[in-house]
Amino acid sequence: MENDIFRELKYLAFTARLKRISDNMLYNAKDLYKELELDIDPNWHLIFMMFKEKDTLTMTEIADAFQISQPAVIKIINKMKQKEYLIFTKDATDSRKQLLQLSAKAKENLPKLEKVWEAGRKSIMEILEGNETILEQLDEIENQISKMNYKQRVLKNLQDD
Amino acid sequence: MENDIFRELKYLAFTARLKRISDNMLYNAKDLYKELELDIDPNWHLIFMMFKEKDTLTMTEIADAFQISQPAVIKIINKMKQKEYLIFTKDATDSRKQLLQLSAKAKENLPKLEKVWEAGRKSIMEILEGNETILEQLDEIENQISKMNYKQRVLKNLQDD
DNA sequence: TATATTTGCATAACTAGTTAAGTAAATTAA
DNA sequence: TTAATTTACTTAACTAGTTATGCAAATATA
Repeated sequence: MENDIFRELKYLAFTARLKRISDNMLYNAKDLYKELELDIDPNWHLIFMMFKEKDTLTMTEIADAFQISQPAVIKIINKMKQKEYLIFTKDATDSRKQLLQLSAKAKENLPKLEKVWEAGRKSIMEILEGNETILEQLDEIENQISKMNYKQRVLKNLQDD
Repeated sequence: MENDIFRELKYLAFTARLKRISDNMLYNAKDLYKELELDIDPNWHLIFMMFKEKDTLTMTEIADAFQISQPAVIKIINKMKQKEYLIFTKDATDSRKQLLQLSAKAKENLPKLEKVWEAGRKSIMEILEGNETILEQLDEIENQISKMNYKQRVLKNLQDD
């Protein structure tokens, strides 16, 4: 590990390091669910969390909240439907909309799933121990990117020569 | 942005936030290279950096340094070869090994590419301004994960109930 | 009220990673 | 010195995201 090129490169490898960590956590989570014989995907817990606050959601609401593309949401949601965790109904007043709700199966499984997610939350707390300010730093970073994104900044910095 | 579920969820959404940021940067970088009409991929600059220290590399050396899988390295390297940025030769003493070297085309293009990477480095510095300690925090986080990974921690925390 | 624009969802093709499984060469051990 | 193991690379199938494009319904506008 001492000879880790990512650490040497500092700023230049920042994105690659975020990717390396998030990929590692993602594949760990997939592996975990497999071992626990749970037929769910790692990103579903965020969807479940949204349903805690509102029992009916649309694709667009989820895409907005997660800031991912609509096609990405459609894939996640269709898989949840296929595995019978969600029910789709057409909106009576706007037939373009798919109204999404948790199924009975989802609600039945919720207590078991919440135990796993709580253990996950604790695990992240352990991993971040002593470095909790990273969460506020991520806020700040996303804030900076929303003001001017990476591409725009590079183009600006190229001109400044 | 005030209503961002990821920020509310704190620890539970940590991984998703890392992914969101790194994906955003990745697609920005791809878009940037396209606009600048450079036929290179965002992750190539790390490979080029490795060639600064050693002019001949193998697939395995790259996989170890980046901590990504061999198949991932093969894909990156084959594309660099296909675009004529790399030359492959078989190791004379160990015919399993592919020796990789930068091509003449790569060396010619290097000054132009390095300008872009330097502007990229500056851009990351801007984005991280005031939050530079995130780099050490990422070190610490990777260190924690290497001691006990996410999956192992969740399994442990599930037992502790 | 006909037309133009916007919104919500869907599909296709692509990308950068993964795991699983396999082959051939090199090395180690009986 | 044969057999077993390890190493270096490869291929196939999968995953979770992206952009580009399209369509139909709803809304705004002339």
